[in-house]
Amino acid sequence: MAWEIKNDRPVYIQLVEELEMRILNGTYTMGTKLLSVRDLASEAQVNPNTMQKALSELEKKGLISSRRTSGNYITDDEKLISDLRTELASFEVGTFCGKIKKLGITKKETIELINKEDF
Amino acid sequence: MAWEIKNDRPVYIQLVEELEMRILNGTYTMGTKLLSVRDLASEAQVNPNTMQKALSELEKKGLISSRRTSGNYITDDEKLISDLRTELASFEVGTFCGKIKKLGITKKETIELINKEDF
DNA sequence: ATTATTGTATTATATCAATAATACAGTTTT
DNA sequence: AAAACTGTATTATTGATATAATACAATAAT
Repeated sequence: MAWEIKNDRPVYIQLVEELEMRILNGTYTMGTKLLSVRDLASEAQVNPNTMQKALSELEKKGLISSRRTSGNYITDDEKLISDLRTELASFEVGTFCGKIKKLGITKKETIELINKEDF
Repeated sequence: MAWEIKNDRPVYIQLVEELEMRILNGTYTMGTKLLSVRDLASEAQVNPNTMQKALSELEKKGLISSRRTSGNYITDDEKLISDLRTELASFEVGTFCGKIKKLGITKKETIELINKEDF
């Protein structure tokens, strides 16, 4: 699995975003156990402390729950995941449209550009 | 003019982005003189050194040219502005579509969401 | 029972970013 | 001529982030 960490923003923030994305899009299955902090850190080529910080953030959001000596587990709260996915999508659409609008590009042009994209 | 500086990313980067946006969308007119470093800093409620750093970045991109004792001037290179505007739009579309696709949202859904937006 | 693995906490160091407070030389402005 | 304003440079301090190197108690695995 690709961990594309750049150095333009705090690493732990990027880890939170990537982990959240994987939970919301189903890459990580609901209710299952996550790799250990150390293994995740190794996989992402990041310091364990930094990965730990990211996991703490995810626990605050309720997306994972940690059991001290067993591991971190993905939430099985289907509605939470669904809601957060919708919320994130809305946020991205809003942010994107705000920038595009500010650039003076019309809605029509925007949709044409998106139609050229591959997905 | 609104300067919405958050603390989630380096301030000088956000200043570069805002200034570039204003040049590309015509808020700042080609060939005209900018406010002084100190006045811009005051307007954005930012330290002059931070604003200066942002202006240096803009000069590297060729969007402004500084005349030592007179002030900073917006470029009058129409093609440069037009090209950078197109480039930025493409970048934003690509970034946005990448995230949306990764979230598992279809192109059709995406366009429906955009059509609900106001612009 | 012993060993390995778990999340978690602590301490230290290094770097980047932001701000503050000046300073200076060269125009403009008055 | 004097004063104000220009970009630019310097030095110092503070805070956030990243990494490193351990450590520990509790549990799981052997």
